[in-house]
Amino acid sequence: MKNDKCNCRVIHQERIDQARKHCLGADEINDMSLLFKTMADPTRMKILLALAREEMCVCDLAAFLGVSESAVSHQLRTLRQMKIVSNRRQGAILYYRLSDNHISQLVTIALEHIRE
Amino acid sequence: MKNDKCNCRVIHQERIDQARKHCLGADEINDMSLLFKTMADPTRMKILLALAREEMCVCDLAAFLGVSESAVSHQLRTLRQMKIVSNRRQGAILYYRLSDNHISQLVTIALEHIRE
DNA sequence: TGTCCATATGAGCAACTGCTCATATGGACA
DNA sequence: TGTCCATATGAGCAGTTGCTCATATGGACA
Repeated sequence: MKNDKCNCRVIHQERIDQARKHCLGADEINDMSLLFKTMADPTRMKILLALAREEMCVCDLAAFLGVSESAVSHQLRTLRQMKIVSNRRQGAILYYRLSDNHISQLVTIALEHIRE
Repeated sequence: MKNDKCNCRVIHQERIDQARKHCLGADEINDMSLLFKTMADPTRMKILLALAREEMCVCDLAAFLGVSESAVSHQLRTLRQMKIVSNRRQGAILYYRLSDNHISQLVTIALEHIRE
């Protein structure tokens, strides 16, 4: 039992076929990786934890995190692009919040995992 | 209302205080970021999707992914370190599986998020 | 005990990421 | 309409990551 991609002789070909048959498409896999990557930074994680409680503006977040407003703005753009946060304007100020509760769920489960 | 860390004058100090009060410790934030980072790679995501169905050995995974066994082994070590996968030995072969169902839950929710 | 083979590990390179600094944008209100 | 200020964006640098190639390890079975 030999596969062109694998130089190893002992293979469970039926498992490989099953995995191939049920695997998602490359686009969905890349999108999921990108979602996790976007959540995979301590600064962005702190932003998500803060926004999980209450909406905040860029400058609140900068003060909370102790980083520059520019850095926060860059991170918020990244989070916006992945539809992890959204914002609303009130006067001159933009208030950011989590887009939907999938994000809170992901954070909750991740927390359970690392605590066990 | 002015904060030493923020050069901006319009701040909701009470929101910053609330966020500070309820935020997790740096260790837990780093651990969660690390967990997400570990899941934030297409190759590792494919490994997780494959193992969600059935346990597989290194060489099955290499054949499935179309990458070298060395690359798979490196990725599996990373996944093992974050307790995302575990293995059992049977004869000469190591079978890998997902450590617990938190991982499947994370994948499921991420998939819902990107599909909506 | 010695050999084999599945798997693990180390070094090193190309590609990516997060920050800073400098500058641009664009609502809001005079 | 013109100015101000909150926010956004671009370029560029230091640190990190995923792969490959070469080599090490360590169960299992003769």
